[in-house]
Amino acid sequence: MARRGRPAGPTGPVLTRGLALLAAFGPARPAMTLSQLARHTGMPLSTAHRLLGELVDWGALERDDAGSYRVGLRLWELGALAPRGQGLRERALPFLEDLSQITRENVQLAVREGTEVVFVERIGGSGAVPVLTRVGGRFALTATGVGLVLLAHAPTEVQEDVLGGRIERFTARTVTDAEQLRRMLADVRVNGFSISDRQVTMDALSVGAPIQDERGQVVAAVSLVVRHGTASPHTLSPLVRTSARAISRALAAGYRAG
Amino acid sequence: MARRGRPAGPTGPVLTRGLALLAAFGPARPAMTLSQLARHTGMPLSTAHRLLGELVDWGALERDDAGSYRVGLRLWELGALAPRGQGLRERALPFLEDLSQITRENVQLAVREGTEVVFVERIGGSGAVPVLTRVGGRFALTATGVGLVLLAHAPTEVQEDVLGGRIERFTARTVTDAEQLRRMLADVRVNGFSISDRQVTMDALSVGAPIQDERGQVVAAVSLVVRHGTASPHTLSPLVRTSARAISRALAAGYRAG
DNA sequence: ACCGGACTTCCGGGAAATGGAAGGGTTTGT
DNA sequence: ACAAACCCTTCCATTTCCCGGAAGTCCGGT
Repeated sequence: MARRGRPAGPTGPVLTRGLALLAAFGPARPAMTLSQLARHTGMPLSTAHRLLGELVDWGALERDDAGSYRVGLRLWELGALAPRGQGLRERALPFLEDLSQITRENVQLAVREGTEVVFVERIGGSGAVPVLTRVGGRFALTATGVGLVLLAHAPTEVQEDVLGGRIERFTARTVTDAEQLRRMLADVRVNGFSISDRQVTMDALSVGAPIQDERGQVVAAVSLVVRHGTASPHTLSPLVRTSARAISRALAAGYRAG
Repeated sequence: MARRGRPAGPTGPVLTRGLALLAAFGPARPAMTLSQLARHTGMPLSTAHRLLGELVDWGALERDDAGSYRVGLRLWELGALAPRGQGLRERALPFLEDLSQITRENVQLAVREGTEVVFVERIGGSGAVPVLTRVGGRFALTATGVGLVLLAHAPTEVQEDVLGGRIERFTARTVTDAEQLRRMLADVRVNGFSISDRQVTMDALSVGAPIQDERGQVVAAVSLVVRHGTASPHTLSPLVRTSARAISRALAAGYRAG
């Protein structure tokens, strides 16, 4: 006998399931087929198919020649309106380019989202140390220069959450002891800059500084990433701090203007 | 007697209604309150409230201090995965910067979405002519340098759709005659570049050239925007064309590599 | 020709979405 | 000081619209 109709059982809010399909995309998986998406979200093929159809009609997703789903231009347009994404990026870019041209090193701009760092911009590239990060990518708060700055100025609740949980190790020098990290964060608050010495890769060192909004809240962080042994953190920190302050001022001016 | 419950009447797919809320955002309205969103989408306050709650929980939207809704970082992260958005942008950026530094003029990068141009990048700024466009913004295909290039290489169906419809006028020199535009598009295909002479504003002129993917399909366009009278289109076109070709090659190389 | 895999369409039952009403908070005007 | 106007949030009885198994289609491989 042909079983038809919904076979009972809670499914969850509809919009949330649609968003779950979008959430399946990431730097590691920028393009996926129907079956891959259904597998990742755990929904039946026909359900995924119908929801994906709606997302494509709207322009959130596009299908390439092979039939795979990719993120659509419409979603990029929306993303460009995010104040902490493109907005921050555009205001800070001239200053980041200055810093990159003066030092000839990698410059990174990042914000905190929950208990992770999200990289908003990364320039410098060619001659400098290769870095693991990617624009739009995420990383642990505990290891990078930008991460330490953002963690040091995060709400206590977030700090406890991060320090209380498992702290990921990347190299032999990654600090994974909660007490030692607590002391480092205190230093960051006192000094106004952070140092991550070979905590992410053994050949790189980064120095970060906080960017504040017009009310003094830390909303982002800049960092310089250099090859280990090239320069001392203490010659880099004034440059990074100066740049961070210039960006802070530009943000405040922007708020007043528009 | 207290009327309770859904009062009947077709409403439309749920996911679509959620997306309609996102669609209300745009360059002109980057932040909106609950009531504004409800008004724009035509849905009841309580419905908008519930759907917005889901979108905020997921991270698509964020609420600022005033309680207004803004586009969230999560959506920006997703947008960064769009091949025709951030992907194109990042590959092309070095070449655009070269072109901008050599000419000291505005450089624009754009793609076609339906019957409009979407600007993906715009650099040069300081000393150059102020331009109306914005990264992530849209414009008519018929007036700008990039638009003429993209229209000239669009499917016949799209061309007929645009030329058959109402052609928007921006200045006294905007070409709004379909036959004249058809001749201009033929020239663009023959010459390999487009000229928009004071068609958008009376003080600016732009020269555009096509960017092709590895199969020779025109997927984007670059343009130089200069003050009228500063330089002749024919001295600019070799620069723009060379830059466009370099970007085309970089795209093809990128496809082969990753 | 047969098989395995991926994609698309169909449609009846019932879970999940809907939106009027009520309540609380804040600002504006008299 | 009071009221009026506005905005936001929560509640819940009533259906509507979504769900997903099954069947159909279209590949490329053996």
